[in-house]
Amino acid sequence: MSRERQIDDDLLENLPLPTAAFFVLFALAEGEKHGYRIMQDIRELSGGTFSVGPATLYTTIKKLSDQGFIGETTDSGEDRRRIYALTRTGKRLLDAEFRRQQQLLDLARRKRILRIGEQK
Amino acid sequence: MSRERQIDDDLLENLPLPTAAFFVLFALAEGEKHGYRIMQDIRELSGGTFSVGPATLYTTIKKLSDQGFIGETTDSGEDRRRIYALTRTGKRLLDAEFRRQQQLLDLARRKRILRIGEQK
DNA sequence: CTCCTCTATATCGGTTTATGATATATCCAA
DNA sequence: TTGGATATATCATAAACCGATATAGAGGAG
Repeated sequence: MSRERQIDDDLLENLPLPTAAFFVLFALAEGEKHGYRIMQDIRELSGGTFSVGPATLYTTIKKLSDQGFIGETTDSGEDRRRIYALTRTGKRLLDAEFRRQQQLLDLARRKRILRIGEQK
Repeated sequence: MSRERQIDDDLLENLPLPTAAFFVLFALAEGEKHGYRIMQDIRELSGGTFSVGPATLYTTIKKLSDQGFIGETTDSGEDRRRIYALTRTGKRLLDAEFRRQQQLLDLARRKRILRIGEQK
């Protein structure tokens, strides 16, 4: 349990996630995907209000991959596509980011700054 | 109402907010404050996990001020402090950002990606 | 067959955002 | 009187973001 704590503390240093990184992890949380698909799904996830272009996408993928938060599936093989998936740590990171965001929203409600969604 | 819509559409282009801008607006939503106080309160709001230094703070304040999302209170007078407050538009912007975040969290729950806080 | 669009990955050049360090000055308490 | 907290500000640099462009395969329209 203190080991779990330690890992979470390490993750905490990566929060708040950069927007692009957050969305890439979010998209991959639905299942493994290739880059172009991630790009499309981010547009959909955000309701069309947000999108990443190839420059942001592939540099973000590179970084997340180097950090060990996502990994390329080994079975890619013949295809020109490169399939990515969340690692265990990547899942935890995304979860920590979600919790961080929710805590802030809850705080905003307690402070009466945000007045929507107060139904217990 | 279509006028309200239009204004919201303008605000939408500013989302997602940069992290520092989000926290400055959040801090000011509690009431008018001077820069240094905003800095302290951001640390507190984030539970100590996030903080902005003077460089980020004052450049962010400058930008938000130029954009008309915050304003300097005219009555500052003698003091060396410069007091800032949210403008009407600034309030709306923060609210739009909160709603954007909450919608994503709700979506994550519907997709069973996020499994906390599901109590209706 | 050729052209166009979509898929798919990648990088270049430049802007925006973030940050540690430093500077300046006031205030107060040890 | 010195040292820490308050308070604002900028410099130089790094991280994040993004439009444009490049390359290439795949599929359909004319």
